[in-house]
Amino acid sequence: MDDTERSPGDQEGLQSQREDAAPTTTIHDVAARAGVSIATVSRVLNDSRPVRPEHRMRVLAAADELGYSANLLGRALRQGRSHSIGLVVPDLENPFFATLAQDVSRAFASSQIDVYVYSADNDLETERRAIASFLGRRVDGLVLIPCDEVRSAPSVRLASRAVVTIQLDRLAPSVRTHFIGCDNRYGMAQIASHVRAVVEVDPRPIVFIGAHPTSSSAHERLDTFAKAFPAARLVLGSFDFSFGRDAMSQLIDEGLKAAVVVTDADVIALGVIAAVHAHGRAIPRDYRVTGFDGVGVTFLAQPPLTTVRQPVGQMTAAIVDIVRGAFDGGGTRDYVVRRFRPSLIVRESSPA
Amino acid sequence: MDDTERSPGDQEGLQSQREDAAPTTTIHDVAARAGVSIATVSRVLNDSRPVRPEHRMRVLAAADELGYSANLLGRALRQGRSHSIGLVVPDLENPFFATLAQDVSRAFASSQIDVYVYSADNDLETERRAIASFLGRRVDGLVLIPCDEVRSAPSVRLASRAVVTIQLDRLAPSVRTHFIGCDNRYGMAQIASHVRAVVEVDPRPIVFIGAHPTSSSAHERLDTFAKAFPAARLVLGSFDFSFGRDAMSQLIDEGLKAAVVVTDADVIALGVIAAVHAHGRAIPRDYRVTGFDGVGVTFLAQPPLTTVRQPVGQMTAAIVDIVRGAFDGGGTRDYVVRRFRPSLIVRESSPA
DNA sequence: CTGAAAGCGCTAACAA
DNA sequence: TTGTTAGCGCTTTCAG
Repeated sequence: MDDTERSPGDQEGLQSQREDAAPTTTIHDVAARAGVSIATVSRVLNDSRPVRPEHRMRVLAAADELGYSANLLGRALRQGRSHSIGLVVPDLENPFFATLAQDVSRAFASSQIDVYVYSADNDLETERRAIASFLGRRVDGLVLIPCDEVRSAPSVRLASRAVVTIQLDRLAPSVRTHFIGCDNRYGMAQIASHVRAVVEVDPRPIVFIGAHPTSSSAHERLDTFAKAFPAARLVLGSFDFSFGRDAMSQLIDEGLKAAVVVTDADVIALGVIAAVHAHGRAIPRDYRVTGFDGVGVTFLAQPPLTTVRQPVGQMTAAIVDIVRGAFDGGGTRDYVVRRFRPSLIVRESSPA
Repeated sequence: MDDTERSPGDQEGLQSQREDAAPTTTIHDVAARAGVSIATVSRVLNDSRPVRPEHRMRVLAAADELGYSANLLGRALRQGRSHSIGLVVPDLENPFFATLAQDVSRAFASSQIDVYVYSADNDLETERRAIASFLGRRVDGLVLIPCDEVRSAPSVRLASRAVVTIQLDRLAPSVRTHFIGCDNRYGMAQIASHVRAVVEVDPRPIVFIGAHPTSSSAHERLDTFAKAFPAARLVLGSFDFSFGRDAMSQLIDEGLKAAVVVTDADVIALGVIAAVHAHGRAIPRDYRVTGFDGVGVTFLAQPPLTTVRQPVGQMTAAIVDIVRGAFDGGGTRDYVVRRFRPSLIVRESSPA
């Protein structure tokens, strides 16, 4: 265990006894108390059918007095739907996914649909389990950010056969589902032309620090970059801060004095920036740095990060539309595939 | 809608038709195919009782061929437990909560318990809904980070009466539940002595930029600070980056030339740092800055942030223990209340 | 407008 | 070791 996390002096204590668990009240209790049948109670509570006003009052009163709240398992089992959707993210520590999760949640807040978030912890088996558990609980829809372009496919396919499934941000292309994401090639092309313009007047080596192309987004971004700059050095790792820091640190140690450092995620860029500062070098004087995503943490960078921003608001709105459509329209429909164009934001980490 | 988010050129398209939804297979289908009763199928799948090996094989084969997976709603309804817990966080964009969510998820990954995360979006009504929906779905436990020290109490109480409930990080003190958090007073006292030592040799005004004391953590931190420095200026807002930036920006505009800026969260400190840089001033030369939490984003700060680190690993382990204990021990037990001591980490944003 | 009753899918008691 | 059956809590026909 990490030594810095030890805290021998933590206060510890036990408080009073647990109150006895309240017996769960069911629709039968309410019915009995109101002097009506359980059917009437159900009708009042869902107002699914007209009920004599007097009965309605009595039911409402009884439910209130007993502190009744419906068992959603019973309801879901009967109805075959759960009024909920599942969102499986690779990782909640990545602020881009955290923001996506927050925004998806918020987008559904006004509807009757609960959004549950499950972190796959960047692990295929955990991802499989997350999807299976959501399906087993009969969610009405699934929004997935697949960990791996290829190896997540079986789980995604399983989902797609059972329920409205939307792949978000990342795509396992072998499975037909809805897809909402960003036009990564366009975004990286924007970065590339920025870089090209920049080295024109101020020549320096170009390096790419990004994630291994095992997710579709990393794949597309890397691909576009490599086509634009075939001679550039590529350093590949994972979508997190410490990879960016370590990779950049090593490049500097190896003697890289100046460069344009292109990354494929803001978190990586933030790591790069930290490494540059740790080595006492300056941005953009010695190293120019660009990010990708433009969400949340971008604002934290010092200096402010040149990046490409994904229109998250539009993306989540599109998701709501699809889910709504699946509920209303219901039947056989076409798959929605939308790639929103991100927009280049030039800031001080790599000025024009 | 934010103009920067428009992307008129986004690609849009519809793909092939949805494959017909596979009919959900039940335990009956498996039983029929294997030529046994549904009870035997259940017993094999849960191995809850010995089953003749030959039958076991046939059941497994049938389940596999049919792609059967159990309906967890039926199981949960029958068993009265769902093998899941709910985690309600105020906000997923706050990296501290996101990290907490990630760590809690990871801590339960090795158990049979699924962790579902619900964002309350810093809204009391959404928080109430999150708790009610988890209870309605009969989660076996609830981990809550209450939005508000006082106004979250009714929802927390509701939870505590139905299910093992653990308040995490923030406490609604009027409700008796388990509590896992950090010793905020101790942590802020650490900061205070650091600040005191610092101004001794290098006198400058002390200001506090932190959240309104509506959550217990903000309350305790502010309280401790205010007792230590009764004359210090207090600027109060919310636990987010933009509040920190705006507050600091205004202080600088008002003419604050130098200061020790104490915050009660790293996210706020990051905002403060951004504002300082935006005004062309330097840290720690002009302004010293301290944070609180020491999780995730701390590393992003430039210069590295002096802060107080919460032992998140220990905290999540304690949560697992409580939940496990509640399942095994079951009956009436005392409440666990633990406040882990955070540890001061002195870095360049306010060196010793 | 209302109640009786069926049944969603599952597990567990009970009987064989 | 196995099958039959009751029933978890709910909604929704179907009769009245």
